[in-house]
Amino acid sequence: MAADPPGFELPLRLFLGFRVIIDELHAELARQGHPDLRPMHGFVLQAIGPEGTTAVELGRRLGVSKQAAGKTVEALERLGYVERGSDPRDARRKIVRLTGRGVDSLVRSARIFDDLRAGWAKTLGEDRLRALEADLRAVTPADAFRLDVPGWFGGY
Amino acid sequence: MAADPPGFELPLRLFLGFRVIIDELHAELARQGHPDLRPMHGFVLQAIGPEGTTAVELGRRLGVSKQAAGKTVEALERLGYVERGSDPRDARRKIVRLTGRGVDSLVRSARIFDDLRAGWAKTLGEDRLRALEADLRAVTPADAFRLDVPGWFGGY
DNA sequence: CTAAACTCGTCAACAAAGTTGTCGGAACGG
DNA sequence: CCGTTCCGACAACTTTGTTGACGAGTTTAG
Repeated sequence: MAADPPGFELPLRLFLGFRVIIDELHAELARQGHPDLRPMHGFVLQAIGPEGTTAVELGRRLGVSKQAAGKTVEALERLGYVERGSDPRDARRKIVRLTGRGVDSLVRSARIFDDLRAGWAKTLGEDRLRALEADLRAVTPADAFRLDVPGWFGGY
Repeated sequence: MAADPPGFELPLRLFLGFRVIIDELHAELARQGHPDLRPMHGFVLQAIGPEGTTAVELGRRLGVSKQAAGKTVEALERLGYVERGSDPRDARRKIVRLTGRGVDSLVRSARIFDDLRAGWAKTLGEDRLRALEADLRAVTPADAFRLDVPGWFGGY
């Protein structure tokens, strides 16, 4: 009988799968008028949500400091995906909101993700893809996504 | 019948799976005497290999510039995982080699990865884990690992 | 055999994203 | 009403990446 695959292949494949999807998403997003969006930005825009949020709250959701969240918002503002306004009910808060362009990128992303999933379903079969998703759900936390990838990966 | 899961869940789970494994690997590595190793370092040490290599070649393998590879080597050298020597047959080249400590970290990593995989096998069953690995192989390139994650994810 | 072309490592300048620490203004609560 | 807490901003720094330039060593073409 065959030996077990070496343990290091699993994380490699997981990451490669993630990267393949994200790369294809952004290639398609670039074709659809969003060439400046980086992988991280999609997660940030998602974390901001339709209601808008503040830098501190955003930092909490993403698992990074409020300063880091502030810098990212600044970059996204330069690109035209979010805008900052003041809260009439609390002069301390500045609310970050998605612009029309920001919402558009999110809507397109959702459709592209669905298309990419359909591509996997065609290769693997819907049944096995569902099994794969179920298995991954069984071994990963339900937790929110952490955005501190550069620091996490690269090290501090 | 149930609707398809939204497409964005798949990449999320893939990344979460990757992150769970890598986090557990490094927690265990820290317990076993390697608290300073960061996720990236393991891939770099693996890319250096038992034969050693040069900064330029390392950069090629990792998909980053030779300067970036050189800086990473420098950091790994400070931590005692690699050492640099000269090539008697080509005075331009400086060969980066693993130290005993570097090799030790790789050996331990391999065993920990196997243990973590065994944990997944216990949760999912060996059959489904093998199916998961086979499916991931079917949808990911056979390519080498790219180390430019911070830049890739964060954006340039 | 020499001269051009390429390769390797390093230095310098810069960008992006993260960290901690500090601080002033605004809101809240005893 | 005054102290505490919360928010946003600024500053200084670290890490890791990027180009561009350059000197030294090796290869190759003429």
